[in-house]
Amino acid sequence: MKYNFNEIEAKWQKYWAKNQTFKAVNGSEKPKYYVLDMFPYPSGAGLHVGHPLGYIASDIYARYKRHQGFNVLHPQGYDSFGLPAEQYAIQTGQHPAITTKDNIATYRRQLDQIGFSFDWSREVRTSDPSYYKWTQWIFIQLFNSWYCKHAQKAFEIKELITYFEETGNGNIDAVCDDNVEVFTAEEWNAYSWEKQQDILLKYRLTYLAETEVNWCPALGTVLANDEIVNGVSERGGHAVIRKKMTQWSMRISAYAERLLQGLETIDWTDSLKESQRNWIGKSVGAQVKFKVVSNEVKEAPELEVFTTRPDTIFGVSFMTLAPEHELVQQITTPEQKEAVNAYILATAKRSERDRMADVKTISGVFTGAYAIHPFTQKLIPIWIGDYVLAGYGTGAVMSVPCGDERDYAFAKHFNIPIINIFEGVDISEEPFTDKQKTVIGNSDFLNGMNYKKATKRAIYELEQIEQGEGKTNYRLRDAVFSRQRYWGEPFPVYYVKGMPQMIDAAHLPIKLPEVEKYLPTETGEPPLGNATVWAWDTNKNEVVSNDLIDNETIHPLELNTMPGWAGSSFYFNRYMDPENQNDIASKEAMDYWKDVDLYIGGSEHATGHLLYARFWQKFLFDKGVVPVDEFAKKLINQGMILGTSAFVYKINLEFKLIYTIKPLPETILLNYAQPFGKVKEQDGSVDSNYLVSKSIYESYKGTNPSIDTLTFVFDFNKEYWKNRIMNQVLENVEDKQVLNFYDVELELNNFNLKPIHVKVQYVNASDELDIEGLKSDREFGEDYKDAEFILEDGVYKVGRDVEKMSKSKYNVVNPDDIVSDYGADSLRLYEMFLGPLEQYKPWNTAGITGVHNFLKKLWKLYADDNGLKITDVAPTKDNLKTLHKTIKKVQEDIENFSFNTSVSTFMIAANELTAQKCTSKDILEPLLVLISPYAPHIAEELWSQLGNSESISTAPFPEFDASHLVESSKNYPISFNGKTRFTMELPLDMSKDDIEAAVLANEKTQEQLAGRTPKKVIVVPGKIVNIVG
RNA sequence: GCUGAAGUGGUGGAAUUGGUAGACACGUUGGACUUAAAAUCCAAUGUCCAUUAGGACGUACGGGUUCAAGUCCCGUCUUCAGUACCA
Repeated sequence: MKYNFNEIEAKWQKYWAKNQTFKAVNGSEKPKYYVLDMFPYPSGAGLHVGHPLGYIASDIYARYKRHQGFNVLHPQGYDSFGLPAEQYAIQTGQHPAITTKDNIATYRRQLDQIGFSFDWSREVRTSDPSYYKWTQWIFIQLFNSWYCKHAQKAFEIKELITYFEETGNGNIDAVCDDNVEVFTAEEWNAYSWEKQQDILLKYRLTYLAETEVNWCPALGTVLANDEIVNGVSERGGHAVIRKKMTQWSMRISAYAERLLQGLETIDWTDSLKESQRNWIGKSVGAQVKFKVVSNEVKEAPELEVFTTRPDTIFGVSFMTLAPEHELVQQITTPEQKEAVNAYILATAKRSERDRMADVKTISGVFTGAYAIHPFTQKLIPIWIGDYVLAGYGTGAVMSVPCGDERDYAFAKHFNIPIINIFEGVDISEEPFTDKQKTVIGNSDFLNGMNYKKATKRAIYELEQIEQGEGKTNYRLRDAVFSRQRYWGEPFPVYYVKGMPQMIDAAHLPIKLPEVEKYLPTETGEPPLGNATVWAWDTNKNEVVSNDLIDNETIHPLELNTMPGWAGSSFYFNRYMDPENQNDIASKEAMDYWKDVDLYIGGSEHATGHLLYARFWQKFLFDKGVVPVDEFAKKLINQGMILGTSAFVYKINLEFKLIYTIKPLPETILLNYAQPFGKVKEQDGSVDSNYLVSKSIYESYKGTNPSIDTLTFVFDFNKEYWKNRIMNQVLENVEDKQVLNFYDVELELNNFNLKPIHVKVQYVNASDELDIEGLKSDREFGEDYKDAEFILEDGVYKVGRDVEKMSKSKYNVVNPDDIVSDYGADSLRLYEMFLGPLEQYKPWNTAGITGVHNFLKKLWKLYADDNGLKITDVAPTKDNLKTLHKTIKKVQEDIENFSFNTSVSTFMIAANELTAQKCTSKDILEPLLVLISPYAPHIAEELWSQLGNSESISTAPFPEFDASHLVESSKNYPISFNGKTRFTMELPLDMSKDDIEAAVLANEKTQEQLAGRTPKKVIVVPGKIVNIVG
């Protein structure tokens, strides 16, 4: 009986599919456990070995939990709306739905052959109307909701309307736009319908607003902040400009505080939580109003600033406004007007990127105006400076140079006085920014107070004189929710008199219309503008032809679509009950599954998907749709698998031909106006077609060898090259006869070795290149057919380097190849064996023989050429010790997500049991359950060979019995001054004194001491003996 | 700059609360089997010195705590990731 992995794996994959082995049951008696992977975008390239890493880890965990008796939900699906399919559609005209369907089929085939225990009956696809019906439904709920700051919760917009009708908006504590006017109930009721709708938009949790967006002309769409990297689009690297557009936005800022607080309740990685905290960017402080004195304005305006240090209010020596601040034009004095305008112009010209890159240059201009200090009544000069950002806080700062780095630098640069308000601190060289050690002085009623007390008091005093109040600011901005794309969820929105209206949820889904072209229209509208059947009939409640639009009963539909993160923000809830027609999932299903127990995915989603999904979850929780307000208890980021690229090294030669010319006939003399005997140089550059092996590359790289040493590198024929280059020169001369070379010398002008990527498939475990394989490659064979490979020790060694896996680097390894050569179990084990899950690590196919050999060895423990070798013989002490040692370690490892070390543990177990010649069923049967989560196919096969008729997947995990690991003696390391010199076998129950006596009596101890008397003997029973002296 | 993670043989990586550094693999070398190759099995494999016995040095670098430090403390350097004047 041989280990025929291909046969076994196909057999069990078929068995699992047929028997629905991994189907999760809603409402089982068993405790639930929900293991989720971030679902993939099905790209056209298919999977490479890096993609399944997280899926293998989560699969091991899911299978382990089944052995532990849990009812495990482990679903998979596709985030199938997205740009690549649309771009492909633009290029080829093929409908993205078809591309997507094909890609999904490839993904499914690839995933299936790795043997995942997914419950495929629950698969979701975000681009499926039966799924995006719910994305649209949630959008409608958001539109119909507002957020009450007081209750910290979302409520129905109807309640808000009632409130407006009865009391106006004067006392409402709601999250809304900054520019909402105050109105009474009478005023509200008198407003036109349009006006009311317009006001309500300022309160809705998703709203339409003119926003400055990141417009990418090349992609024809708006990008979210996190879709821009270094000022260019993340996808494609195109330029991005700021542009005003009417867009749907999500009022995520309403949830800023809860998103921040919620982080305390979830077990996510610290680095991820930290990124979210930074992104939310909470700062607590005060909003302070300063009166402005200005000759230019009759009624003195007020300048509002936000500060986190109200305790330092007596240290204010100037104010700084962002150049874009609206007060700037009002308050600037005529004398300063010119300078101020010049400065504003200069900063406006500087691009966003310049401003970011150039942080050190201090610039600013005095406006000529002054503000009045609320307590001292002293005049404070008002400056403008581009270190103050218009978009944060109020766009204005009270500058306290003694306590802030930038204010200090600004004050020093412009010679503005610096007031010291800290007791016992020297600020002549640098500001004092340590809040904790702060003792305020020189500050009237704040004197002697620490940061905390002074802050509280300052806010209190400001409130008394009505010139300020405590305030918390967040950096988190509302999220733009419109995309000018075809392949995304359509909005369930039509427009009446320019005002957005929601389609009744009963008529969902609103399906994507067919279009001829997937590009924006000629008038610059999004691709849906190409649709001819894209109007809403409010009588029939269906989508009808645009020709029928009468703006009475038939209205135009929204042309934007939703962004990529819409569909992924609640999918984890849909898996709980994916077929449900009436709800995202039934209440029973949600109450049973509640939340994700373990979520595995990449850290690149830290501030995108993972923040938006938390936001929607909290909203749905407020609406009573979901039972918990955090969707994932624990989250692990898997690292990336990198490729190990392979290089060959091509010699590039640049020759210099030095020749002396005889006198030439007159016609030519014009061209070669050189006297007889003059040396002329002619360069010749040659692509050599010689490829050198790695060590030759290393010894010649960067050197400048002479032409004669080249012969040592390879079979270099100087005469041949000389002639070749001379012919090259001659080709440039019209009449060949007239040229007579008198003396010619060839020299090497430049020599370099160029590394070239080659396909990693042609490299073996010893980094040797399969030259014949490369030459017969379908894609690149031509390039190398005539190449001369210069070997070292009879072989060609390639250079290696770790890089991101990518097609262009020819280091992509396809799991299909690995599965057919070594099997899915080997692939699964090897991906885990590579190293810790969260770490970035290189893939090197050569190493897979290690785990593959282990599986073969494991198989041999159970079966040989004569069939099964298992017996009912009682296990030996050693057998039991090996088994229980393994149980303990593997269980600990799985629970700590340390999958790499358990693979080692299995190897050790197999090595030991082989050495022990173990055939005992009592040992080998439980061992299979231990291995089953990692290598499920071989485990199922041997399990059934042992006579089990049920799948191994729900067999109970073996119980650890510590009694088998109890030892009677220990091989003590005996060290002298901390250095281990020898070991000694001693009973574990021996007393400290007896151990000391036994060790000192040993002749080796005496040898080591060489007559010296030990000063001290440290005995740690069961661990070590250390002799000092 | 700030935040977070990391730095151990030729390579991937092990090492519980400080207690025999380098488990387990890959690679390399030698050997067995074979006409040969593959496969398989056995042995060696951190560096240096030494014929051996043995010794010295070794976890990025420099200090420190300790009987004992990869592990704890202080400082420095490097790499990767995130972030960008947030008042």
